[in-house]
Amino acid sequence: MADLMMEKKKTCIIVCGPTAVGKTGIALELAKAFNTKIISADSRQCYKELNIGVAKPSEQELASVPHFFINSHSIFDEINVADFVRYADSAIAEIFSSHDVAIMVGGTGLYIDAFCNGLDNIPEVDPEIRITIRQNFLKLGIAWLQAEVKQTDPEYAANDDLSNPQRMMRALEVIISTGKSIKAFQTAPGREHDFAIVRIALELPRDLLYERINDRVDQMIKAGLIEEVQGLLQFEKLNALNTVGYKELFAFLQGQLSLETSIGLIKQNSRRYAKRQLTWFKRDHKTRWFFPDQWKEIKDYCYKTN
RNA sequence: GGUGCGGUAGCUCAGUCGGUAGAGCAAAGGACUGAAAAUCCUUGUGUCGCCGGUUCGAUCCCGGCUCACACCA
Repeated sequence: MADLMMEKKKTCIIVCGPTAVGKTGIALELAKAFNTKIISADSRQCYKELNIGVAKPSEQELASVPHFFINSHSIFDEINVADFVRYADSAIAEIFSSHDVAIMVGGTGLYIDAFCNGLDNIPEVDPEIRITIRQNFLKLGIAWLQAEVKQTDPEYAANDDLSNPQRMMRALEVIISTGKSIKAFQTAPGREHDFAIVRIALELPRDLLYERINDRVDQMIKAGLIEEVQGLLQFEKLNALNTVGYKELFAFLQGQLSLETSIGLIKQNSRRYAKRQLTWFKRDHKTRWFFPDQWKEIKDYCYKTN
């Protein structure tokens, strides 16, 4: 009994921040400092077929520290937040079976928040329903979706965005599948963990971050991104390939854009992505922000709170 | 040197029959619960090139200057 009471509390250190800010390097340092493993929270690096364009850690880096949710899935799998949470839960249990600290790092805000705070308990939706709704939307357009949502889920229609097809389709599939409005499930019950969570975020002055993003895109092109995308051309329609760096080069390879325009768009879309990430991460007030060159401060903060 | 056409938001341009101006793009801010690198929402003050003239009032009309482009020499 006394031993149990005295047992050191486990800690998950979460490193987030915009793309290209330097998360990978900090996470590797932390993993080495605490002699532990990393769970990636990145909705694209989990796909083994995507490499250069998603800025995966290098082979050497992956070999130096064990990683979860990197190269763990295929673009043919339909990975979503719920899959991530299940995967991360099992990964962290595995890490805590032999370590006191786990590192989670990534730029997918939704995944991180879902892991920390939990998802509402919405029953699984029949894939047939989902496919039918999607096909109808593609055929009949957003007006059909809006009419459908207003009729079947007035509660959603009254409170939520009627311009966002994705969210309307989700609301529709839930009410058709369960008979209840998605609003009825969105109770945000919260989530209890038997470990502590320390959240840190990395930032840089905006112009510097944008410069890094632009430079990294040029490096990706030099490293052979066009060839990588060429090899994936036939899978263009998969959700995993609705990804910055890939969709713009599909357009180039199909003759719709010049290479120069396409690369410019990758840079622009990456910058916009970074801005959305910052908006997301700024929302959590328990997150402590650092510049990526403050390694000493970061380490001290993680040791102190651990 | 001459002629023509221009100079208005970061960029491309519209416009005001004289009452100090607005689109697209860029950009910024925001939302976000099973597609999230996704999807969506909001936001437009700028010596209207410079100097002067006419006018109650000029970004608009007139004169000069200047810059850019085109053509002619």
